[in-house]
Amino acid sequence: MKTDFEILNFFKELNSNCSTVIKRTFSKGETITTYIEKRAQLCILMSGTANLIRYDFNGNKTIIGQFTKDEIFGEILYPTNTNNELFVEAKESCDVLFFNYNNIITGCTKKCKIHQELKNNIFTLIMKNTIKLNTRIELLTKKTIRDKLLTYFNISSYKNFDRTFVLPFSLTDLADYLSVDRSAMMRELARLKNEGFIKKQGNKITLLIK
Amino acid sequence: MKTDFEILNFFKELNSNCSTVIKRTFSKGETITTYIEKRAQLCILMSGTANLIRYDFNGNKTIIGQFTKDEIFGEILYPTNTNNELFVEAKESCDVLFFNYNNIITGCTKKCKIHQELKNNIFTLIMKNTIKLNTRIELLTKKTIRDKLLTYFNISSYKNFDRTFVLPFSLTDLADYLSVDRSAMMRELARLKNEGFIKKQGNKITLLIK
DNA sequence: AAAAATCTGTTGCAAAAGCAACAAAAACAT
DNA sequence: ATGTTTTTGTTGCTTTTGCAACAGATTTTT
Repeated sequence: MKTDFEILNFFKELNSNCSTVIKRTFSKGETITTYIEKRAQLCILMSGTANLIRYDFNGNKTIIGQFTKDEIFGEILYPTNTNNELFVEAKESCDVLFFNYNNIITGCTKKCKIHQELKNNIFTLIMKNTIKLNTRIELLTKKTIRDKLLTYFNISSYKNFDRTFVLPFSLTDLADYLSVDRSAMMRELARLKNEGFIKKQGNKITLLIK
Repeated sequence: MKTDFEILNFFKELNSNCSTVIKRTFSKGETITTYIEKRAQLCILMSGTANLIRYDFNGNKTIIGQFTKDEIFGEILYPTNTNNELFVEAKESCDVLFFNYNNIITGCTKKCKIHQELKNNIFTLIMKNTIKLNTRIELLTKKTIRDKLLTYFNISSYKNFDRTFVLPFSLTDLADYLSVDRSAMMRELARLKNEGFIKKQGNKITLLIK
């Protein structure tokens, strides 16, 4: 499978006379897209970070997903069966590519040479996204906050080849990601620290157990 | 996007002299595949149902995913960062197609005509799988069992075009799917019934509220 | 440099969920 | 048809979690 680096480079150099792509830049707080209309949209985040946000009928805002560089998202990957309104909001300045799924499958009208590669790369990004979703499900299915945290820390240390790692986002974001109450999570973190499972200085965590 | 029916027919007729596919049948209880070795495997379930099962270090068995007809699975879609042993086990008799991801991306050596269509169909199945995973995440991120159940019921009734629907699996399986304690879920179901939110006769549920 | 907004950390209390154990019903197998 | 296994349904008790509220630290904005 291609590396993120190779794929990102492909998209950077993607010639815009290939009819299937639009490039846009968004500044912090702007809405990149919504999942309301159904137009088979696929988006690739070239730089920056963005949140997938749900406003429920009470107007409560919930962060239900986070996207970073190289990641793919868009309403075509999302179920239509909820009546919630979903928005993707730039958390910081973002460069985004927009595609249409049908154009990708059928091939663009100009039959540009790179179209085949485009398809393969999007394929690969969607597979990576699947792995990301399965990882999150693995965490969400753990029954206790402690288990969620320890599993998350294990995965992080595995990825980082080091028992010590820095969280890629704030503790508030981590609570959203694990779908637990932030204060309850902080309490559990304090316990893990007291009981000698972890060391913690700000967002830098060290796992002290296997 | 193609319908499940069209895709299933394509795979049924997939000529086996296309080098990329192997077909096998499994009877109830047999292990279809494991996610231990890394050989870029992708599997399509042609008939039957199967469970994705984890045995943790204590030997506890947990059902972490369920697959039915037309669905795609396989270790290539799953993160490598956990040291758990994962198995896909036939819950009933199953017909399964096995592919290799790299063969699909690069094209088979015989350059058979249907290879392009094969790729598109697998692409589509993976997208459907993404939607399925996002649906489950939506449920798992709900904070209470009541919220999980009501959201699940809403989605089911939406899909079924009817406030009344039959669960596609047992209540025990539903508890696994929502990752909650079965007895706690039963308690909550009883409350929802008493409070007039639902009607329930065995696995047949009717939503009585919006 | 000051003001505003966000994030971190802590705690008491109430609500929710997990666990364990058991009996009855239903499904499956011999 | 009979015995076995799985599923459903219920309940008491304990643990975990969410909620609310607050203070201090840090970051961002003006």
